[in-house]
Amino acid sequence: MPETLEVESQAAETWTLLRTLFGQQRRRFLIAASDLALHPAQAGALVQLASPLPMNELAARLGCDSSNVTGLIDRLEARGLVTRRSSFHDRRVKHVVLTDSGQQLRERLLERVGQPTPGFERLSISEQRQLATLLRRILDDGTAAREKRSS
Amino acid sequence: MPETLEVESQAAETWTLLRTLFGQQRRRFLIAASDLALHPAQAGALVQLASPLPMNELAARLGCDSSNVTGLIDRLEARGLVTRRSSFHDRRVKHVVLTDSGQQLRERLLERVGQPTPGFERLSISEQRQLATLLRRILDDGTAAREKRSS
DNA sequence: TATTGTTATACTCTATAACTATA
DNA sequence: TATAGTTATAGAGTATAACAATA
Repeated sequence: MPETLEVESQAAETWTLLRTLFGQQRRRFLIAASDLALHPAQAGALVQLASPLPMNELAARLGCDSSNVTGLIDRLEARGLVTRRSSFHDRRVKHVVLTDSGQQLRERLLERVGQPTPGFERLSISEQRQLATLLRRILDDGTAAREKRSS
Repeated sequence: MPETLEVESQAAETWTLLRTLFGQQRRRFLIAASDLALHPAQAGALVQLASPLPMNELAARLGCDSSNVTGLIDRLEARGLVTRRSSFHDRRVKHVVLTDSGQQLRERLLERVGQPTPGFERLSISEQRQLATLLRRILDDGTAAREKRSS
């Protein structure tokens, strides 16, 4: 088998396995959100709010238009889960902040989706380390390379 | 550090990396769907329809109620992307089948989300194989173990 | 002028419950 | 009696375009 073909088929196979895991995790997420009376988008917003975020940034992370975030946050605010806080530096910007109640709900959500998927425990510590190393290589945003180029 | 703590923190770290990759892939998916004028749920349905599926099964895979799938498929059908085909064996069951047009759109979608995420190519073939092996251990549904127990 | 967030609009998604047809 | 799919309903998500306030 020519090397380029081998590269492609191995990549395809591995990526399919990852996508299977994605799908499994997505279903876990939807069930957890439903159990906590959250719509998927609301649950997604809660997950992102580890620290306060501008509406802007939240929209980017959720992959949707910022006009949606207005209504999304309106409803979370009506339920007492978040508040809006205007920025001192730029009065156009509003930061979304979790309330205590929102913090608690976020933790309950993360207890479920933040925990490794069932099956993960079959990996030994050294296998988990191996996996982490591989994932970091995929996720590496190339900061070092950019720094090198700009110098 | 006690071993149980070490296991937990290594697992937490590795799982966080996987979740980062999930989030990245989710955003890729949403952008691809939007570019093809598909709502996320419609795109999700198309991805599942590698082969015809009962409405039932589709709802399970999408993690939503089957009443939603009725409307979802109605709209895809109105756009000529799928058809309903009654089952011979059980006349209650309807299979959702892609039309040629639906097949083509599905392929365009998979060209984008079915391809490995940017950064994946940084792994060598042997690293990709390593990753595949680790993922298979996580995903293994324990068929062998069950067969062993039932014997 | 450009950017942040909001509003208005139209359409789609989502869960629940009640319903029909079939098993 | 149970199951597959549909319908009705109410509330939420989504993109687009137009708008106000601020930079």
